[in-house]
Amino acid sequence: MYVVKGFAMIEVEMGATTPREPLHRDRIVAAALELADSDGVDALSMRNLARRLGFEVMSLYNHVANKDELLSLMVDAVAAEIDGPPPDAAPLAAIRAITISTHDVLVRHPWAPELWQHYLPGPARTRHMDDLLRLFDESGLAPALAHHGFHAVSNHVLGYTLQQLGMDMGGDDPEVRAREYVAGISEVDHPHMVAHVRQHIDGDTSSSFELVLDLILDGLVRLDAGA
Amino acid sequence: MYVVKGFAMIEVEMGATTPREPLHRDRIVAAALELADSDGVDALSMRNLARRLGFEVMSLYNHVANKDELLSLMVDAVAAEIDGPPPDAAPLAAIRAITISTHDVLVRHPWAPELWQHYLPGPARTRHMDDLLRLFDESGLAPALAHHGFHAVSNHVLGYTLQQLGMDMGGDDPEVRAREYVAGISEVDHPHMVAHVRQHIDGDTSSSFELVLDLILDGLVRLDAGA
DNA sequence: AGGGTTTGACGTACACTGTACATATACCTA
DNA sequence: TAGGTATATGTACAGTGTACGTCAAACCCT
Repeated sequence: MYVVKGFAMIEVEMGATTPREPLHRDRIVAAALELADSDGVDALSMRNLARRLGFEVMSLYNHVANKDELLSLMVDAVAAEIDGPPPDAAPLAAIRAITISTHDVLVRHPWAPELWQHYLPGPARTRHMDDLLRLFDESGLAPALAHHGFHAVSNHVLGYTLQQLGMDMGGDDPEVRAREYVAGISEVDHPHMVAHVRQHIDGDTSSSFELVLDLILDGLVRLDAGA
Repeated sequence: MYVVKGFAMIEVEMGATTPREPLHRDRIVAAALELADSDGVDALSMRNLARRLGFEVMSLYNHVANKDELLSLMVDAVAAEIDGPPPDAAPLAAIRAITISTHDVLVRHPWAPELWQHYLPGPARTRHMDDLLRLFDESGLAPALAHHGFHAVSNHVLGYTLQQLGMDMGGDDPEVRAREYVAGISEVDHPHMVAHVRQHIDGDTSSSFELVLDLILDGLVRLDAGA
């Protein structure tokens, strides 16, 4: 199969030619997502991406201003995967659901949390944030508390996911990394650290994501009631 | 001033030569910190760093395995700036103080939060984490709650700081960026988002860092008491 | 139908990155 | 004095993002 230059044809079967699917923004972003998901964001170079799509590098620049814009579009594509608020749920319950979905999505795209704050929100993330803010407004919390609550919840998702994924980053098995780490530090100097990592390795402490989320949400209501 | 090749001399004043300070790990890391603080972590290239130090690129590699190790050392140097626990404070108060100090330090080095989770903790960060874990152990909270509390607090610092610095990232004035962003979205589609950003621009909502921190800490003791 | 304009793909080229490798010199020890 | 070790330097290479110019195809308007 070869490419007729300048005409975007590929030869198929016995000489018959069909126009190959043209390059478009969405296809580029989708391919970039796949590549980042499977090989890591470090493996996402413009050349790499172009090769995977079957085009030359500079062709990408007809649809994307530069790599930064591409990354920004990728982040928004991830944001688009987040569930909207469940139709008939109380505001705080909806916030809870949205937040858990956000966490799920971010874990599916482990490269995304690092870039989450790096770019201005695109349409999908703007939509998502607006939903969340609306729910806080409708929650009955005092306006200032709603404002802080929005940040508290946002911080929690981002911070927790980054922390959770940080261990996976090295490429190796996270448990192996944890063991190597704990083997490299002195148990007499840092007994609590060693014990804590051992707990993680043994897996006898479940995920604290939802627990802390509820801690924050309950704390907000309680603060509001006390005021 | 010129460099006598292979002899590490610099000419000063009238031909007198003094041996220039030799290159050492700590000097390299310190210079890298300065460079990243002033010009951003993107401007930190090995060539750039070497030039600033007055050496050639490859000389750095006699003291640092590769750029990744350098970045990891930089993160730990930042961790070393965090205050230890105040000598005679109750555990939870000490946790509060440490956490606020962590936030201060991270803000001083805006490039650091992005790398915070990227590398295994070095000695300073290990020390810091061990302190924090010890304080949670001594806090009287149930072990499982202490475990979760440690993560909740860690997530909060990281998430909040990232969020706070995200706006500054673009290099431009964050207020200008915020205005541009809000000008680019539809107020009828996203009224809550627009209102929220306006609140930030007008600065009439104070930092929620300590508020949410207390929310978490208070929530932990309350959960513990209820159990 | 024909000519002008616009579009998208391609190729070349450049500055810059991290770093492997070889060399050269200084210092220390036997 | 000889030899090994540590450090600084120089050269070189593969890979990066992307500016710029070329060119054929597609579209549009007479």
